[in-house]
This record gives sequence, C-alpha cells and structure tokens, in this order.
Amino acid sequence: MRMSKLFFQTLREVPADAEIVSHQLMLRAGLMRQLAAGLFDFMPSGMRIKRKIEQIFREEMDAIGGQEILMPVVNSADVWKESGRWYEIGDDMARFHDRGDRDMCLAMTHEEVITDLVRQVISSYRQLPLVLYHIQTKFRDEPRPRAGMIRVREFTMKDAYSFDRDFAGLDEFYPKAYQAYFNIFRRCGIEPVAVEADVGMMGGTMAHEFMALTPVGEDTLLICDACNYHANRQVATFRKPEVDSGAPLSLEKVATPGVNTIEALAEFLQIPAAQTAKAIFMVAEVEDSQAADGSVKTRDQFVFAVVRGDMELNETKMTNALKARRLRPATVDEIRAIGAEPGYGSPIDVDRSQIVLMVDDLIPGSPNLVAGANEIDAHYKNVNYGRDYEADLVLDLVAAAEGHACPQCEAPLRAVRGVEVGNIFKLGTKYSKALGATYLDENGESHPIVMGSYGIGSGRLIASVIEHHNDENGIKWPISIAPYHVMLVSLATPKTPDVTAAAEQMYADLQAAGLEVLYDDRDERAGVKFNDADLLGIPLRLTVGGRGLKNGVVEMKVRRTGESSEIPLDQLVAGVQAAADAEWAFINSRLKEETLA
RNA sequence: CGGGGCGUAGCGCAGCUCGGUAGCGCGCUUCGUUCGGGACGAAGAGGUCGGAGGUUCAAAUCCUCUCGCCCCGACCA
Repeated sequence: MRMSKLFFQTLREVPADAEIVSHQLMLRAGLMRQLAAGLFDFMPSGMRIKRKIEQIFREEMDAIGGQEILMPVVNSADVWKESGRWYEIGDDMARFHDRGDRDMCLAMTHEEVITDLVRQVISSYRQLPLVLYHIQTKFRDEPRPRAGMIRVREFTMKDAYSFDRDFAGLDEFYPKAYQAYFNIFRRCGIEPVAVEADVGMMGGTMAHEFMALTPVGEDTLLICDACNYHANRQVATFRKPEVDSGAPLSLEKVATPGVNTIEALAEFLQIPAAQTAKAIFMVAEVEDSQAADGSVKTRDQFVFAVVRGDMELNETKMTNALKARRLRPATVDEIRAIGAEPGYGSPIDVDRSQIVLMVDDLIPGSPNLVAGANEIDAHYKNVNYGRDYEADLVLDLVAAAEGHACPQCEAPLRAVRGVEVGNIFKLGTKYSKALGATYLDENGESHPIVMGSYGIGSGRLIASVIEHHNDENGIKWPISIAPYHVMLVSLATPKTPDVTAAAEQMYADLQAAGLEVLYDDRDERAGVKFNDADLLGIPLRLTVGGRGLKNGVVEMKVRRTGESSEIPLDQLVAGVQAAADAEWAFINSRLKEETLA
C-alpha cells in the first residue's frame, strides 16, 4: 500500500478524550475513530489488524473441529422469550419493533439463535458432537462504555458453541477450547491468565475467563504465586483465618456516640476491626412467580448480611446464594422498617419476618464480636452467634483480597487487574432444554443437547495487545497481527530520482516475495516519516536514502527490539524475509501445551 | 443511575471572572527555499463558540433548560 493513498491520519497530539494508552495510540495511529460513546469506526489499518486477528480465530477454531456459520445481528424476540432472557435482561438489550410491530432486539450474544438453528437440524446422536462458530457484530447497551475499545457497546465477537450428547462429551471438548484460546492469545502476542469465573447471565456450571493482565483492567484477580491458584475476585475463595474460640462473655451495651463506621468503632473501642461484626443491608430482586406469557414476576427481598468487620461483602456470592436477579443497597427507610439502624445495625432484635439473614461462615466461630445495637450511638459487645441470634443462611459471603491465604496452599494471595479478553462456559442444558434442542440416542430416548459457549471480542483484544506492546513512540505490533509486515520508508526528494526508482523497485520486489508492504512514498520530511513509522508500529522498517544507496545497502530496523542493521541491496528480499521469519518465530515460540486449571 | 469534569477550526488549547461580534500552536492549501528523526519564509482557507430559550442596545461570556463526551462509583456475556 502506498501511504500517499492510504486513508489515515496520524495525530501528533493526544486526543483529550482518550485516557488509556491503547485508546490514545489507536486514535493517534489512525486505526479508528469514535462515532459516539462505545461506537467506533475502523479505518483501513485498523481493519487489517482486525481481519488478521479474526483469521487466527478461524484457524484455531477450525483446528478443533469448528465450522464457521453466520447468524443475524437482528433477532426476533421469540427465541429470547423461549429462553426467558427476554424478561431477565434489562436495559443492556436494545429492543425495537419492526414494521409489523413484532418484538425485535439486537443480539447481545447468540445462544438462543444457535440453539434454534441446531434444533432444526440435529435429531440424532449420530450428528453429535458438533462445534459451530461465527464472527459477528453484537450490541450491548452498556451503562458506561469506557477505556476506548476495552468496553464498548457495539463490537465484533467470535463466539463458538459446542454440542454434545452428554456432559462427558462437553468435558472432553472444553479443554480443547481452553487450549485453542491460549493459542489464539499467544499468537496475538498476549500471555493470558485463565481464571475461574462467575457464570453470570450465561448460566451454566463452569466458566473460565481469559485475562490480559494490565493495570487498566476492570476486573480484579487473585493469584497465588506458590500453587498457581487464580480466580476472578467475583468467585475467589480463601482460607479463612483461625480464630481463638474464647468463652462467650455476656452481652453488654456500650455507648458509642457518633461512631457509625467500622473504622471509627475499632478506633473508639481500641480493638481490631476483626473483632467487630459488619452489618450490610441489601435489597435483592428475586423471582416470585411466572406469568402465563412466560414473563417472570419479581419481588424485593430484604437481605441482612453479617460479615467480620475486616472483610468486604462479595456481592456476586450473595447474588448467587439468593439466586437474585440484581442487588442494591437498602434505603434508610427500608432499614428502619425492619427495626435496624444504619451505622448501628445488629442481627439481634430485628424483625425477622420479612428478611433473610445471612452470615459469613467465619462469624459462627468468631466469639465476642462488637456489633451495633440497632439504636443510634450504641453498640453491643460480646455478640455471639448461636447464643444471641441465628441466621437463615451461613456461607462464604466475603471477597478475597490481597494477602488472604490461598484456598489451596495458604500462601498469601496477590491481587492484580486484568481485562477479560475471552471466556469459555460449560452451559450444560440450560438453552437446549428451554428451546427443546434434543436428540435421540441409540435406544430411541430423547435427551437435551449439552452445550458449551466460547467467546472472544476482536476490538478488546486489539486494545489489549496494544496495552502490552507499546513504547513512548507508539505501537509495536507482533508480526502476526501487524497491519503490514514491512514499512518501506523512502527518503527520496525531487532531486534524487535514483532513490525514488530504487524505492519503487524494492516495493515491487518485496510484494512479489509475498511480504505485506506499506510504502511511505509521501512528500514528507524524514523525521515525520520515522515518527509515523514508530507510531504505526510495523515490525520491520526499511529506510531507502541516498546515503545507503551510495554504499549499496538499505537500513533495516526492527520495531520490537530497536535493533538496526544494513542489508546489501542485492540481498534485500532474502534479508527482509529472514527478519520477518525471525519475528514469526518469536511469536510462535510462545505456543505451548496447557492443562485445564 | 449517583459523584466529578469538559463541549470555542481536523487535533491540542486560550478567551468567559469584569458582555462590545473570536484568537494561539499543530495540521490543511498555494508559491519559494530546504531535505536521514516532527524545516523555514510569504500568502491563504477553515469556527451559526454543542443546541434551544431568556436577560441586554449588544452574549462564546450572564440566567434557565437541554444534548453530547470523558473520568470515578454502581453495573458488566
């Protein structure tokens, strides 16, 4: 491609709206532009990167038996009503009516549609197992798009679906997908961390998220360096500390004027926060009854949770325990309505008729805690579970944090941030049952198909690669997904027709050899071209100028390493080819076998 | 949805406090000189100051409403 013809513009200055490096560099390098919050245009260079990534998706999916299909972005609501998600999902789903006033939506994902497709075609165990995938636009009306391409509303996603006759089949395929995902990310230059994850709105029995570690990530992971345990904070567990099981002392009310936080309480009574009980008031939206049209009525359930004062509630754990749709903090009025007092909440003496009382499993073994007294400016000392109150539910309710003991080996956990670049789910039969996707086995018995789902977002992956591969001058693309392999910088001026001729010849020769060349034939100064080359991050840069030409050489610089060398003109193609091969080898050397964590 | 910030030329910004009809740098166009890490000179083009209402002789500037974008939080397959 001749740069003089390329539709692009590099920016010298950082656009004010771009906060994170990948966003800034994607704009500055002319890969994309923003249309509106969470909506982006891809420009030619960005499009080439996207296509290369998606080609890797195809190769790795095909390698594990995947067959590419394509399903529509616009869905009729019917299948979503069948699965129930039409009613479960909130404003994240964009809904509209077609001209016939039928309910329609934009696909956020494609479990329903593919299950519908498969139920039409699959009827026998002989047709299983089956793996289908597609690369398609999805739309999720995120409440808050952010961080450039990391969290957007419209995005392209590769999602694959597996269909097996039983869970054993799924269990056999799942590790293959796991391996394929490592291959994909490594081929893109990212070393992911696979973590156990919450299944969220997808449902199912097991899930892994593939995380690219970066401080700009929006997820927190807990990692054990000793035994390699790692999990998303949403599901991470830890070994709860042992506590001295001192003899219960008698309950005692103490005056604590103005002390309405754990911090202040610990300070006021000169005790560690671990000696206190934290009361948390939430309201959960839970399913109540199902209406005739399949829609589900929900009701608000007041939840009173007690965790030790030095720990944080994990809302995902609470949500899952309650099978709640969503969770919100209770209002002051709601709290007072059950006889509790914000800032001074106590599980003793509250109206239990309308509430669910949950306590973290550390609480029953922690004697003599300080809790609120359900009145302003007062706390109880020596609150003891079992003697003073009992809960409806006792379970792990708290969030693992940096320094907590690994659940497997008790070494201290480390907390890191990451971007979720992909995920895999064992869906099981949630969708096949709901939509009636069944097959007949050898005995003529009907069974629901067992499904798995495997997704990767293209744009988010591109941004994550940039987060990892950049320097103060710009992007450093791995050759596997670089928009071009070679940047041919011509330093020709009107007075040096020989340089122009040489550059033109090289451009032709390199392309003939199968290399993807971006030829900077623009009438710009050397500095501008070099800076743009660094910004664009093409792996190999060739510089053609009078100086080198006089000596019969071309300068080559490797963007990744910064190393430069000279290639004799008569060995140009072979020399560049060798350098490109070395870049490929660098990427491919990262591939290795993984076993499912 | 709560909190904060910002909308003035393609990009980055000043002007607003104290109303008087818009400016700087980069980029862009033309000509000349220059030419191996973001050149120089000269001459230009480009903005209903996010939008609507209001106050005023006069509004980028003051008031009201509204739309959009960014950040923190909530949320997040």
